[in-house]
This record gives sequence, structure tokens and C-alpha cells, in this order.
Amino acid sequence: MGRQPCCDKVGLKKGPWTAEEDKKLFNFILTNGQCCWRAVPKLAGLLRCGKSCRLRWTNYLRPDLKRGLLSEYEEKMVIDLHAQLGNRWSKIASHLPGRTDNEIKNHWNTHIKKKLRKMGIDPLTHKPLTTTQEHHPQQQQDKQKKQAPKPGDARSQAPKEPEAETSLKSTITEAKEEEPMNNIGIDGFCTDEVPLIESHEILVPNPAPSISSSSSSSCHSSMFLEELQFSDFEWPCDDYNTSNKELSLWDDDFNIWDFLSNDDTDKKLALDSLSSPLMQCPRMGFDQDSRPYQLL
DNA sequence: AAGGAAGCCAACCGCCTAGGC
DNA sequence: CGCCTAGGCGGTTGGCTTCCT
Repeated sequence: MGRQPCCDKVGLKKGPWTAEEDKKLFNFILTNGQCCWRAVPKLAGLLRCGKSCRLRWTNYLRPDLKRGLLSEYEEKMVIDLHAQLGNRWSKIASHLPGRTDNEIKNHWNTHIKKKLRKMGIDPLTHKPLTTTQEHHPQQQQDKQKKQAPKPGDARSQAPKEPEAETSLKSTITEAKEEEPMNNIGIDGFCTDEVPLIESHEILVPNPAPSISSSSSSSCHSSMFLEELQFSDFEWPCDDYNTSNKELSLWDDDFNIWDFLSNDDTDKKLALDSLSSPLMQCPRMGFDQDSRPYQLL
């Protein structure tokens, strides 16, 4: 017996998300947080399956996502991490704040693989290609696939977790040292400044002592959450195309960090609540000076 | 300029695993 | 222990864009 589908597929919408759907999902998650994805579409008034909603949120709507091409530094990180972790995209993504596993996987398949081959490096093994490999890369890949333990698994290609994690730190440190100072983020928020904090080290800063911990309540900022729902914000509905490039949440017209930048502590508090367990969005938070930081 | 080919990437599918109940 | 769900993953698809002829 197979598993039950994640949802009743009859009458559910598939394909590209519309601006309206995005808005519904975004607002729903903002007000209710992430919980029980199966129930989300129903409660949010969407004709989508829960899995689709989850993917849309994690891959596109999450406020802490970076958009755009991977920087050279990020590419280098991906290559290094891939050499150590194999095709464990989520693990790799967890070391690149604001990037999703899908995004990294796509970038790997479309850009990095080619780049490495061009450089004479086998993207699978990260070792120099032999002459025959260079001439028949695809053939070689197929061969390697057949020799590989069992599909699925990339997991088996990679060394076991602890070793990988240990050697990883040196690689990351190394890569960080080489990173040029060219990726100052919006409003001076530099992604380089993102502390590499383990999950157990995550603290939820509370800039305004008078307000209870963001993790304990979601209601203290409800009015600001309302504001965060962008009720006045113009969502490009009609001409919203499938590649979603017009969606301006993160583009020049509107950026979540821009939204934070105008020294409005209340807004920051509201968004702080988004980084609380309620939102289960542990990559985002604010430091003592109310400067945003992202967590791994 | 037009049309086909190639590239890109969001989204989906099916399967697996982990964890909660 | 078994069931269910979320999350993770590899592989794939399909629509849009860009490139090439």
C-alpha cells in the first residue's frame, strides 16, 4: 500500500502561483504562522495542496529569502559544501542564508556543473576529469550512476555527518576569509555579518523590555502584523506572469529589508515576532541594536 | 524579422525518513 | 508498534526567455 496523497487532488489547482494566491498564503502565514500544512490551503482559501503551499512558502514567499543569482562566494560555498556533503541540498542550503535547496539544486544543475566541467573538474567527484571523461562526460556520468550504491542516494555518496560537519567548518572559515567585501546587503546589512549560530544558540532578542518575549505571544504586534499584511500594498495581479518576476516583494519596488529600514521599532518588533517560534522562521531575527540578522 | 533550439527555473511527483501521537 | 504528517530528496516537467541560424 502506498501512502495517502498529501491531499485530495480532485479540483486542486496546479501550476504557477498567481499574485492573489501568493497574497493569501503570505497573509495567512503572517497571521497564523506555519502550522499543519494540510490545513493551510483550506484555511487560507486556496485551492492548492498543503505540500504545494509549503513549497511555495519555503521557496518563494519566505521573507528571509534572497533573490537573484548566487554570488561568487556563494557558488564557491556550494561547490565546497557539495564536495563534502554530496547532493544534500538542504544541508548545503542551511549554510547559505536566504537560499533554498531547490534554488541551489537548480543553480548546480544549470550553472555550476557546466562551469566545473569547463574547468576540467568532475562535478560528481570534484576530481579532475580524465581525458576520456572530458570527451564523454555524459557517458561517464551514467557509468558512475550505475556504480553508485543505490539511487536515492547522494546520501550514500557523502561522508557521514559528523566528519562532514567538522571539515565543513574549516572550509567555511576559509571561504569566508576569501570573500570580497562586495556583498553589503540592503541598508548596509552585510550578509557577511550573519553569525554562524547553531540552533541551540539561537536567541530571540527583545529590544523593548516592556514587551513580552516574542516567542511567548503573537498578539502584541497584531496591529503591526496587520500592517505587514500589506493591505495597502499593490499586488500585481493581472499582469502577473508565471515566472513571478513582477512580484515586487523583494525587488526594487519593495523589499522586506527596506520595510524594516525606516527606523520603525514597532515594525521591527512585528517582524521580530515573525522570527519567533510562531513563525518557525529561525533564520531571521534582530540583534540588540534592532539590526536584522539571519540565522543558519 | 521569424522560427526553432537551447537554457533556465518554478513547480511538481514519488519516494523515503523522522518524529509525534 | 503502526499510522500519519512534515520535511527532505532526486528526478522531471513545462512554460518562459534568450540565443542562434
